[in-house]
Amino acid sequence: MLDHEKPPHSRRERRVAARRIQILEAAARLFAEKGFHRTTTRDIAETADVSEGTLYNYFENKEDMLLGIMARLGESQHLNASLIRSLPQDAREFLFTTLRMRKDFVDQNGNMLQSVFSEILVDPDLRRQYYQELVLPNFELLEAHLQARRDLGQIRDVEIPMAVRILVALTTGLFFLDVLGDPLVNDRWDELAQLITGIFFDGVDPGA
Amino acid sequence: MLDHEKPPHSRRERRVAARRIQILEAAARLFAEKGFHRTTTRDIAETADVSEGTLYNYFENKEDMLLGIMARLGESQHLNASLIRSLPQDAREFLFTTLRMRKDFVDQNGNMLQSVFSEILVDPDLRRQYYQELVLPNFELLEAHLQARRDLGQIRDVEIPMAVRILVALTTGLFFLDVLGDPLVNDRWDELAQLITGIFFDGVDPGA
Amino acid sequence: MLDHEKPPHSRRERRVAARRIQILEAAARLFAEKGFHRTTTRDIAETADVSEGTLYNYFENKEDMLLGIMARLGESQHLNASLIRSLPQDAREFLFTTLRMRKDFVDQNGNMLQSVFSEILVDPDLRRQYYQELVLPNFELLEAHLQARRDLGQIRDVEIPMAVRILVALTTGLFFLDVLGDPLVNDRWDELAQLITGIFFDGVDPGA
Amino acid sequence: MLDHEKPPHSRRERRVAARRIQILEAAARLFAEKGFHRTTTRDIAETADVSEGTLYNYFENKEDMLLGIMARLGESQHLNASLIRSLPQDAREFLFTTLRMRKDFVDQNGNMLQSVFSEILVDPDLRRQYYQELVLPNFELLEAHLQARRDLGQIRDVEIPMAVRILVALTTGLFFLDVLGDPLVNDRWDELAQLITGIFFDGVDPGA
DNA sequence: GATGAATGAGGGTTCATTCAT
DNA sequence: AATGAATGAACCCTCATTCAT
Repeated sequence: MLDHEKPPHSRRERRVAARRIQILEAAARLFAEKGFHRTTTRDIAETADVSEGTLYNYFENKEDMLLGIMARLGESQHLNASLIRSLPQDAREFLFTTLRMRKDFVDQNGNMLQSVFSEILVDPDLRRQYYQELVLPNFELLEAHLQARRDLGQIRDVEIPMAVRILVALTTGLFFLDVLGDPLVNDRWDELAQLITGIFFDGVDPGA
Repeated sequence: MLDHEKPPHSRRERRVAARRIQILEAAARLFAEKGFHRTTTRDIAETADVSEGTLYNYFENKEDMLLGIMARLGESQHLNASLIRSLPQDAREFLFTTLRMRKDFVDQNGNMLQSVFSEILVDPDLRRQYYQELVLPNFELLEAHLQARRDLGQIRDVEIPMAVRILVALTTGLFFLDVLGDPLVNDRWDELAQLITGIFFDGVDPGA
Repeated sequence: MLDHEKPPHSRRERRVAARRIQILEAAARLFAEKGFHRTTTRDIAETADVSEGTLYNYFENKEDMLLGIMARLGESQHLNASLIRSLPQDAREFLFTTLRMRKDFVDQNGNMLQSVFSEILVDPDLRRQYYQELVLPNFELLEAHLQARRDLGQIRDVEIPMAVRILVALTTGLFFLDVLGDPLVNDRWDELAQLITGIFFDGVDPGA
Repeated sequence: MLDHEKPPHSRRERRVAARRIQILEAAARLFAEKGFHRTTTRDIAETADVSEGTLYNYFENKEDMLLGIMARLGESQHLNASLIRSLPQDAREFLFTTLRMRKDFVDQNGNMLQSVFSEILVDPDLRRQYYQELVLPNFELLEAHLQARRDLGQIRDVEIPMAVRILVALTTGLFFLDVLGDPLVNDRWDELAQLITGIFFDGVDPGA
């Protein structure tokens, strides 16, 4: 289970939490830059400006740091979810804004996403955990939203779970193209979001 | 019969090519199962049923096997491209069939895709090469196609390059969800393809 | 440049220096016994009573140990040089004593000499470094000495640089015969030194 | 009864011998350039322009090539020995000419000498064999010579075996300096030989 | 004899982890 | 808690040798 850490209270707890973050941030950056396996604990220690030994006062082992990163991703997503709830009523505007927020999220958490995605693809255990704790909750959130909007008549009667997969797949894939450095995705996100919104609601059929 | 200086495929060349494939297939499977770095050359040798030394008669080093896998992916994609050209005239049917073929492609090349994607996320050099040699050509192919269909009036006037990014992002993201084991993506691909086609052409706006 | 290490001050520095020497002594012994290449890092670790990993906390790689050995040889020679300066005024006595000291030097540093000589013969880079940092300084020292003695009229007017080459060649060659186990060189060094001194000053011409 | 040690070589035998030499020459060159251990059988095969497999039709293993080189050195030395016997009567001239011949020998056999010396220093077995088969015979030859000259009154009454060690040590050491690239030894051998002769017979004592 | 692909033992080196200070 | 030296298992790769063709 991911630790949805409770807010720390004592000064000591806060210091500990801060140190964990300091280490995870270093780790995430390095994992994203050269991968989990090519990153040595020495690298992490140097980047985090602590000794190698200290790492092990905060994490069981290197793998545990990746789990820590995933947990932080979970928290970030959680925060994001709350934001989503306060979004515009208008359906198109909602989608567009969601897509913009997604960009912000990626900009904030790109390193963590890259680190984790890379390993997820080749580590069944991590994959399971990621799916359970990050993907499914997200699916549920989005399904509830779309359901509500469908009930409001804002979208037509499509199979919601599938529509959610489509949306998530789309943003996930765009993240990948972003990492790949594709200029259209890197630099023209808003237009892209506009187009997606347009297609998603109106389709590309010239007929209408 | 005399040896032609450069017979397109001498017996020796064919044997070498077969051996390379035998090794790459083993490597791709293992890379997908446990990742490039967790896979040892001994693993590969055993799975490919050759000695470790033999690996190095066919590849410079382990990294080179990953490049070999990427090259095979490129060839597969190339073959796929030809298929795409012979697809139905009807635009919706075209999209639907393309999506089905994509599933076949993934089923055929899933190991290679997973292996390569995992590393691409954390290896800038590999990333660049992948983008240049696999992504861009694919973009161009699709752009030409959509362009043609737009010229035929089959789709309305959207910015083609962006539309292509959206389609590729969608299939890429669906591959991720497939790897993650999401049942809807794993088991109900055809319905998903139907829905995608529906949304893509008609949108979800209940209005019309 | 060889590190003519400054005397270490802190306790830690001393411990590090001691460890380096402990390793180099093990390495030199093994290199002399079975050669640089036939000696494994495992051998060295066991003989030095540390783990293989520890070797690499003190040396970049195995080659670097050989350089470390050469550096120690340089220091030994340096110490020797100071001794030479305080030697007898009488020219014959000087030569004789120098030859005796040479034997001591070889007894002390035989392992290191063997290790290094063996590789020098077949490694151009090492050869260059050895010549620059160990041979040339020695030549200069000896040339200055002989020059002084010639100016004092203790020896006749011969071309000093050449005479130095002859002396160094002689002692080097004797080291080689010593390694070969020749009994006359192994066991009767003092008589040999006497004879050398005799020939060097008086020649073998029966005429006089 | 006469042993027909040297039956007329068949064409086949001559071809075999030539091939052996071709391989040994390649090996010696490479051994001298980068050492026995850094030279691969593949290197040797390429340089000798045969396949790796072929090497093993002519030599038991790589070590055996080094023995082969040593054997050739022995033959070369043997030839040299005959030459020495036909040298001038005059003692000084004899020494001078011997030294010049030594230079020729080194120029001819430098690669082999380097190869063998390097290993001799760190391989006790090889060392023993070299000493027995190459050094001792040479000592005996020289001792006989000097003995004869002493009996003729050409040199004074020194302990001949020791004098021989001195001479051999000197030439051996000069070979080292030659390998080291010392310009005086590389380029001014004749003057050096002159000086050696001068010192050896007359000494450096200015006394007379 | 000649070839060169296949072999697999072995070696140098790395690096996550531990633990005494 | 923090440190960083020590550890040794594990890995990638090399290369001498073999053997089927």
